[in-house]
Amino acid sequence: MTIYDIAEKAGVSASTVSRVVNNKPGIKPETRRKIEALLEQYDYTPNETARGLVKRSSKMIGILIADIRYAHYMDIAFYVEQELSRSGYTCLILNTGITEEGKVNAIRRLAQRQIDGLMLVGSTFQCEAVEQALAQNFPDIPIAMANGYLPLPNVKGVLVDEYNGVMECIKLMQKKNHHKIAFIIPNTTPSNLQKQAGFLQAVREGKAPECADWVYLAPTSLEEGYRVTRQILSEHPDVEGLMFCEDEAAVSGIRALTDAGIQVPEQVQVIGIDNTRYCEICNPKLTALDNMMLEMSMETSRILMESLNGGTSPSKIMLFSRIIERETT
Amino acid sequence: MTIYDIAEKAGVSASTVSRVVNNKPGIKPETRRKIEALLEQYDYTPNETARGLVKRSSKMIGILIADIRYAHYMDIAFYVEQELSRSGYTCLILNTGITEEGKVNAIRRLAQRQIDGLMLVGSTFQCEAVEQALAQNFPDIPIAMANGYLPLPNVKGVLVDEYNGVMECIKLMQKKNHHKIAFIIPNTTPSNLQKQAGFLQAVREGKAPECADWVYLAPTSLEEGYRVTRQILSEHPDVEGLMFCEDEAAVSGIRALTDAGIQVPEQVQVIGIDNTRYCEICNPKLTALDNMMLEMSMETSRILMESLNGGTSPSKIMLFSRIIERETT
DNA sequence: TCTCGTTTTGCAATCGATTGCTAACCTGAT
DNA sequence: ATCAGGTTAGCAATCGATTGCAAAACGAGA
Repeated sequence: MTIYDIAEKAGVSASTVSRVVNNKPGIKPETRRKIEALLEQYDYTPNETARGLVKRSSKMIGILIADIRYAHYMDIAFYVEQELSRSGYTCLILNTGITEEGKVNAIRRLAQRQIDGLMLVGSTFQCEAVEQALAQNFPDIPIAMANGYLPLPNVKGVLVDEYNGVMECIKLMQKKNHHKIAFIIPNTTPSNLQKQAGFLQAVREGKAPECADWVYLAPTSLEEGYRVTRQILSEHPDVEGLMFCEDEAAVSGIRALTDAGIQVPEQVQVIGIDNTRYCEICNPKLTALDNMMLEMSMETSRILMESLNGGTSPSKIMLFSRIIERETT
Repeated sequence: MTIYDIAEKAGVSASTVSRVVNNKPGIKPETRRKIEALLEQYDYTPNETARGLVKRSSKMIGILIADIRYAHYMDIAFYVEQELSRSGYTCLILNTGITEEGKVNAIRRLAQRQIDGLMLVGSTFQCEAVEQALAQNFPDIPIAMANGYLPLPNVKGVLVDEYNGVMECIKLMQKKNHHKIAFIIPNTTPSNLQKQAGFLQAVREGKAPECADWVYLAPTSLEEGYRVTRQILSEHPDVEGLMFCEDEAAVSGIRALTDAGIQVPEQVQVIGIDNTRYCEICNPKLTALDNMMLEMSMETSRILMESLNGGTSPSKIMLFSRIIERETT
């Protein structure tokens, strides 16, 4: 059912039908009613492809996520999709992987599709290569970044103050007289480097500044969390606290500790970051730094919507994280 | 950069450029090289919207999921997106919610977008309303269902034999002399009703047929899992096994049991379904029925791809689940 | 009844590609 | 030099909408 079919049945031209469909003025009420009846009767829905061609907009939003399986990102994807679809947008979700190549490729693929807006989820997008690719392929459309920022005129970013967040976590452990703390980072995204800086600052100001060297790398996974915890235990049997940059490794870190007969939190405290559902599932329940993913989702989709509607908002929004104390501290 | 811009710079017509872009024959090698150089130089990428209009295909696949946050579905979404994007397809992922209205709406929204194929994830799509909406809006394009099936000529489905899977689970507990078993179902999707049938069958054949009445409803969530477990304990203090239809509730069921001072698995065994990562995180680790989500994802995207390429495959594929024994049985 | 000003409507171009058909161009053979 | 035959390239229509501009229809006042 095209606009022409309807036009023919109504005995008018396609332009008239188009105007009715789009609720434009200047149509005789009677004609409008007649066409509306036909539209209803034949269950007409406009072809968004054709419409997109002339309007140079597609009512589609691209969402780039390194890996949607990471529980944390998934919530953002879900929320954003809900929010945007309410305004008639459809979401193109692409998993880019973590390589720069993957990310740039995804951007190029989206460039073919007249998207109206773009959302980047995760700080891994905060890099030179992505910045260039965006400047080249999307100089005009609104772009919103969740947990990241790039200095381009059309980019807005929502960030969490993880530096201070992690610092507070370390201080929490120190307050309970645990000073020998190891820091476990899954990778060196800008966001994680911020966290590390917070850790270093707190530890240097504390009573066991030698811990500044206790930085370990363990990719996000249960296996790695277990492995790195055992490694830390063997290298520093006197460790009193583990600060993980995400929950998944933290959760199996707890398991590694209890398996080794170590009391949590009496002997070793554990804190994760993200405050995912894993925290409530493990035993003892994991204390975690909540980095405000829900708020971030809301803010990010809000500023994206705002930009899409031509509104203005600050190009950088900072949220503050908070510690959710459970049973591991 | 459009095909016309390139044509002008090359001093040829747009048709010629189009033929080069699409690698069609009948172009003088010299001309082809010249145009290819220009294409490269100006970083031309075809406008998929325009292309979609004339080709009546968009290289887009719709993916309908009730709620992507459910860990289980997320893996499917991830895998399918990966697989399809490799063949140049872009995925439109919509969260439909669980209401029929939401599902039908999502279908109508996709109908505006010339999608080339459709994937439905989850057995909730196996219902009258969806069947009708599909028949009306997508009578032609290939449709693949993960964990579901509808008797339409263009629909293929991949299913898991959950009936026998659950039956085996119950038998596993019975073998260890636990006969008084409660069954917890999050909702009454076709898939869950299958599971329930398996439970009833096993229990009626067993030594405590009165358990056929021990069927409880608890939506997927940690809170509900905890709540329903306490309820079961109070109504049937002699319970010896809990069979959950998914892992999330199961995991907090374990917690409720240990909180109540009950030994798992010595006094009460627990089994979940889905075999998500939660199983490895809780303590003790959860025994679960693996319903082959990865295989299902692979099969579903495989049959969708096959249909897209005009190939044929059986319209119904059955997979067999298997039990992953851990520490709760 | 005629004119003028407003409403309504339609024509035709446009968005960026694809493609059947035709026209122009070569090449070599006569 | 001419012509048949195959190559190569361009014209123009098409996909399904939108929209500026002009034309038609209408209504009211003279």
